[in-house]
Amino acid sequence: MQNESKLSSDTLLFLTDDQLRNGIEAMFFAYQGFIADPDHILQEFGYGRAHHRSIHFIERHPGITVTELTNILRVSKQSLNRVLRKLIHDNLVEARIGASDGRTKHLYLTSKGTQLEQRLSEAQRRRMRSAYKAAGPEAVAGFRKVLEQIMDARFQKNHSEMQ
Amino acid sequence: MQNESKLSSDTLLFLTDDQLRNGIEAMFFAYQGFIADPDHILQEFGYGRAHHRSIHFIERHPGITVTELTNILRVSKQSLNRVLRKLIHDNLVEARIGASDGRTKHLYLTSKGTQLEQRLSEAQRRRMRSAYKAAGPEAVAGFRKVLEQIMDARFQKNHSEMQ
DNA sequence: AAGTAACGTCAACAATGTTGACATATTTTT
DNA sequence: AAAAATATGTCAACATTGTTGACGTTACTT
Repeated sequence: MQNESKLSSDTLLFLTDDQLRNGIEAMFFAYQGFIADPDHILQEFGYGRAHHRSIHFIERHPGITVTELTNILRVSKQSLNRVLRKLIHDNLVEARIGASDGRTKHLYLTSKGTQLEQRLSEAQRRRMRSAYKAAGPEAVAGFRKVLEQIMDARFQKNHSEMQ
Repeated sequence: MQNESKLSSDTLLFLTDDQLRNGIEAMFFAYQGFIADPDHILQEFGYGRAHHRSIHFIERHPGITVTELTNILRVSKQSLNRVLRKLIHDNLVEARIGASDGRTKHLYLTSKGTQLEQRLSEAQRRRMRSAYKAAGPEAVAGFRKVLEQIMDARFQKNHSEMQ
């Protein structure tokens, strides 16, 4: 009985408003750290986070169209257009007009774009790798599990198929 | 021997570049979801994320000074000033001049500010609560553990003492 | 008391979000 | 096949939120 009460208390403990608020803050600070390293690199080149996001997802989905990319990033096509224009102008991204649909453009990283992507990704991976190592495999499994739940359902699992 | 190899493989598996990239993407999508609900509420009132962040931390640290808040949010005092000016004008925040140091201003939520904070926090907590429930207590422990590692060291633990 | 530093404000500008108007290509309807 | 409707992407104008520089006020140092 005492055991049961203890168990119930434990399983509910992390659902108090204060614990939830701590989790919210942890998420905020972790995200700050998560973007800090790429931000420094981007500054060197005169790019911002928006450029990083585009570069990241073009690397992950070569040939992705502009509209598909706006659906992933949740920004307007006009906002994305401004970012892509610069990346294309600087020869980090190549846009090929769709063969079957002439309205669309398919996006690819150039070798120069791949190079920057590698550098940004490596910085971000280094921090994640170090965090994972310090926290241990079980913590990482839990981390991923909770992240999957926090994101909107249509992005859960199979990130490669999201749209 | 085989066991050892298996173990080694398991503990290293989550450190492959591809696994790390998946973690990075999960973090990105989770953060998207994390801010989605408050964003909708804020829009109703004509506020943005910057206002939410200020309101959140003023609630957590009543009497916090402007400079302290810039250190938490990692933005310039000028940027924060613009946001605070509106919150003060709209009577969500009260700024009291420091008793011992007349240069500083100490920030407090008004009842109107507390009301909005509650609404924003409740929306965000609802999502976290639901994610925590679905993932389970052990996953939550791991989640928090990894988040602590990702954030910059000076924000780790004791979020109430950060500066 | 004088000089230096810290805190906060105002102005100007940059990055990135929004919506509206539009040209072009595709698809649907007739 | 022609006309209408829809989808894609671009340009322009504007809002939010980041930056730096200049400055007034208050506090601290010497």
